[in-house]
Amino acid sequence: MTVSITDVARAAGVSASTVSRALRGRPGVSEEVRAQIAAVAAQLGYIASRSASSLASGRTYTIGVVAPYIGRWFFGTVLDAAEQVFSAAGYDVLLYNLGSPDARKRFFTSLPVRKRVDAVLSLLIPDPAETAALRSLGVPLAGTVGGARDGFTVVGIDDRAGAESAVRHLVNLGHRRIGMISGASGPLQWTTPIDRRQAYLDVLAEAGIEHDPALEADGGYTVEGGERAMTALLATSRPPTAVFAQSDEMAMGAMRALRRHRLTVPDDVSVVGFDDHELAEVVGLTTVSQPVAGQGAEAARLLLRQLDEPDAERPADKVRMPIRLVLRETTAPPNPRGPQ
Amino acid sequence: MTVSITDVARAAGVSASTVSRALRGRPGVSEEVRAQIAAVAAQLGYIASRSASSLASGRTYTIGVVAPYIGRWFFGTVLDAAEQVFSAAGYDVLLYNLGSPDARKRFFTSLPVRKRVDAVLSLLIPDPAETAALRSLGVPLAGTVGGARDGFTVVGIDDRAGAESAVRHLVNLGHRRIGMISGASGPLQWTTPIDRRQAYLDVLAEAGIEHDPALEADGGYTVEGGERAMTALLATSRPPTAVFAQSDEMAMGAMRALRRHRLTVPDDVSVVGFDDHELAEVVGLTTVSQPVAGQGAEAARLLLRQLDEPDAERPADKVRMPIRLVLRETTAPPNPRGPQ
DNA sequence: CTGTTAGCGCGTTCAC
DNA sequence: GTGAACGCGCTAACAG
Repeated sequence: MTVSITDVARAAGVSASTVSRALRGRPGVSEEVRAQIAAVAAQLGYIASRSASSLASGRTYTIGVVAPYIGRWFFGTVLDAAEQVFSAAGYDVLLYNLGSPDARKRFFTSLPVRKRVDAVLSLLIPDPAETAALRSLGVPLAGTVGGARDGFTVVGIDDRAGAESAVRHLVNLGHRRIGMISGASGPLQWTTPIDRRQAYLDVLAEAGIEHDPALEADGGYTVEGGERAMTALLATSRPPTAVFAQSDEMAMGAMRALRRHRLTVPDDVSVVGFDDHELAEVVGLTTVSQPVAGQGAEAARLLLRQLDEPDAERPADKVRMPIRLVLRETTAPPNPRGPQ
Repeated sequence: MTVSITDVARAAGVSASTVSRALRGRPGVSEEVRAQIAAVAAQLGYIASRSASSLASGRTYTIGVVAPYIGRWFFGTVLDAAEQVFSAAGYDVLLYNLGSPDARKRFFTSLPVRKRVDAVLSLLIPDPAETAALRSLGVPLAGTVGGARDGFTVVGIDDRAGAESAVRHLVNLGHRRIGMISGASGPLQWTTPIDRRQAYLDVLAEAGIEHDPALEADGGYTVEGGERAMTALLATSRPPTAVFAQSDEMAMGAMRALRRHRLTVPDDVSVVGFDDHELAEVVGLTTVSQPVAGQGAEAARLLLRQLDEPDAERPADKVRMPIRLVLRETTAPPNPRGPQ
């Protein structure tokens, strides 16, 4: 039924080893035999079985991609870009969607990628224990989003600089009561929310603004979370006149909450996001732009390079992509009549 | 270095086949031996090689998922849901992102999933030739989005009914010049845009409104495309007072174009979308809601069922999920002073 | 219940 | 330049 290498060998009147050599472009086969074998193989519709070939050679031509929340714009976009790079290079992608703690645990305990992939790309840098598990696979590792990790090539941005530019923008407009919507309580342990928060604290301090813990709320990196967080901030005794949301999705949730409270953006409250979501321009959101697809593609390329040149020195542990503040319509000086 | 089944067998003082049986929960192993083997395997950190196991058994415990544009909200969400179902059932997912014609061609000519997957889920029903290629794999097939295909279990919605409810809503509000932004020119051949367009034509006819081809524009299912399409519609001699966009992303693009033209939604122009994108509520978009994650999960479940009960009759060729019109703030009666 | 014997389909030595 | 033999790690069929 399914045609194997011996079928091709028989049909071409050669041995299986010659077919193997010919089809993979290895030396030691005369050009005419090679051409003839290629023709026969094409005609028979022969395709080498990956299982058999990786069992024999140890190479799988498959990359394991570990991603949290593929459905979110950010990770979906990173994944899309990375997959394109991999498949263009002839690699297949084994996808592991590790959003829930359950799925995460299942993955890291059974490690289904073992002996199945040539390398692993993690779209969110895993915690130390998980990192160790991945390292035990003995394959090249790369990642996006998060701090540096031993054994990992990570592509990211300068989160502190990005967040600083956002908060500083609000300070420069004259805001003094600046709230922050963060994603601190996520199930995952990563440095991004920490770095962005530190930048927020630093800029406030540098501007001589006293930090008010009541002005911080958790939005869990979702639209709904952002909405809840903003609602909570508005319920405080002295609501902020401006808000820095650690992601555009949370910023959009905040905008929804504000609208529901009949507050106008930016007249009553200014909002800055982070990411430059594809719909940020639609809602006129001022935000910190970062190359999202670019990070996925770059991480994929760096991983492939390690595969191609195993002896070459590992790329720098941490590659930084450029960011920039994009001014749109959700930020303005504070309203002299006050937020209410 | 890497521990194999014989290592476990030796350490446990049994044969390799017993280890295999024990670890996979097959009958014919005493409970105490099974427990002892499990302990030894765990202690050694043994995990069966998928390549070897699928080579020997023919089963791969892997599902091939073919998706266009993973980065888009719709497909990302469908993929996310499907992956969760698969991985919860112990299956891995091989992802093929077939957005570009190039990637598509590469995939369907070399068919890298051959001998590598137990089943295939296509998030967008492929064209007839591609369908035939998939059928040649000889594995169960399922899909979302698109018309019925022989050999395919497809989960979808009633596109005509959905589009009809959207356009009829505009008609009922009193609109007579109703534009449509479609996604006709995509590289893919699928029935969705055709069905939605037909519904648009039907409702116009039923309302006694003459169809004006100048009121149709292509938005390619993207935000930018929607913006361009709306801009084109506004440039016509008699612009529409309402627009039906075949996707929320195009609707949001249209809203951006309107805002740039200093036109107000819905006072100057009403807009209806399709999908109920996660951000539709943020921008107050009236739209046709469909269970996006639900379709992915359902298609995945139907596929798994075929795998579990190969002899059972195939599920209905076409499963229809419910839809409903969600009224928000982008639609209103036409402005008596006219659109300009 | 358990061990032995054969492959699964291919890549990789070796010989020639 | 080409073929024969072996092994990758595992599962399945057959003995016992």
